[in-house]
Amino acid sequence: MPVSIIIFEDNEQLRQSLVVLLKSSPEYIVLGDYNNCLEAANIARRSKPDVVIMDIDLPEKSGIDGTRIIKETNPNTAVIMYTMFEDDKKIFDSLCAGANGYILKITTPYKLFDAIKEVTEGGAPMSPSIARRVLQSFQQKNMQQSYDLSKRENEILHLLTEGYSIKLIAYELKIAYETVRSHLKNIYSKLHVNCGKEAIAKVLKEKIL
Amino acid sequence: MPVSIIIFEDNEQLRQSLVVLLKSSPEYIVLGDYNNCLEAANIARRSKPDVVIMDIDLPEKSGIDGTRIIKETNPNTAVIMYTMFEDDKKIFDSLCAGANGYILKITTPYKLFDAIKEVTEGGAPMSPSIARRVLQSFQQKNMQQSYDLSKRENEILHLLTEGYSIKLIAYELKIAYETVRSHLKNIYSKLHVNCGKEAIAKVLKEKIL
DNA sequence: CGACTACTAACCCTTAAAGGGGATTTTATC
DNA sequence: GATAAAATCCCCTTTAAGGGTTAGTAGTCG
Repeated sequence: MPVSIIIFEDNEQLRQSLVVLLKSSPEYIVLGDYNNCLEAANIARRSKPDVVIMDIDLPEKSGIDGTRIIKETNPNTAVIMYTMFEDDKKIFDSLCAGANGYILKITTPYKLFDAIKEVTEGGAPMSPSIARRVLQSFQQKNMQQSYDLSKRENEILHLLTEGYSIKLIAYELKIAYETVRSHLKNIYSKLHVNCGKEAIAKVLKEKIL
Repeated sequence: MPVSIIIFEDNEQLRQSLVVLLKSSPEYIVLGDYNNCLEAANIARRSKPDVVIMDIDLPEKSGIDGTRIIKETNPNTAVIMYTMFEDDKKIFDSLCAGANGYILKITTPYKLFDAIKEVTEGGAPMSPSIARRVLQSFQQKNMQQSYDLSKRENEILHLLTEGYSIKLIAYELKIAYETVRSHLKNIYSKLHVNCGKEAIAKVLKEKIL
């Protein structure tokens, strides 16, 4: 059964080259090609493509917004970002929007064919430099040190992020309630926050990504 | 220039098969093979391999610990996890420990060869089902649904995780303080938590992983 | 030794948040 | 048009938390 594909790409030549290339193989059926994704919702609803190839830098509405719309309308459609950009924000916004793959245009179009194959098998095709960046986002957990917290402060902050109340922290560490409060005051001051909720939010947000 | 490789795998037959396979190609040099990673630090320091193939379920010290040690000792060594496990915790612990790839043993050993090639090019080879899970960790629209929060409740919970106080949330949404409190009561009840700090901790922890 | 930091602890006062009620209005949905 | 769900608002009471301040002890370092 051939793979049905829709292309969103505002560069006319590139888009038509892709269409011709894909049509030359019986494995693919191109259901449509567009130079913007203003109608992405309707297109996805009507065509239900297996795969969408999506440029990011589109006029009016970005390919990232388009991706979000398509995945909301039709979660089973796999979206492959196909773009020149490799800055972190575009990568992570795309993936958060639900993209299933991220291929750079500097690679040959044949890599795009591999990506289509991989994505239909449930994979997540990514250009090597993109995949490396994605992995790196799992590996940054060095923030505690940069705020120069003492051992005890780290301990208390950790319990705080587990949802412990001050009273519970005191009990857990076998120190007085007021001592915990003293530490918390110092922690808040070092983290430049004003309360425990902000501290928790800051720590958990910076730990991962 | 051939790729130098070290293997950690406690299944004798599998390990020796891999050694034989890799030695049959001039592209690879096997610097060593071990059935545990107790000496991982020394091995990495002495051999400085380009690539390590790492099983997870090793006796004494897990392959995840081994990966952490190797990456600390020798960050330029690429570590490929080669394992039967595909549960989320092992995947994410491995990646956080610094693994550069994650290949399932159910795939043929030839996929492992592709992975070695890809990882030496700076990529992040992953079996399709693993790559899909990694992507999912960026997406997380399951929380909102699974706890069945209303639109307003989601909005308020989001502001709460930004560190906003109840008063600020009320001001931001142009509704009364008591209204925000009503929503928060419902949110706490739905999330099975007792206060805002726990709610923030729960939301931010579950969003990623 | 004195200066410094981390850890500990306590005090007062104020504000924020939670827990428990109840009530009204809006908005979908059938 | 009835019903249910969501959103809105208000009361009172208790508890948790934050801000400010002070202070003793232990260990480190020049």
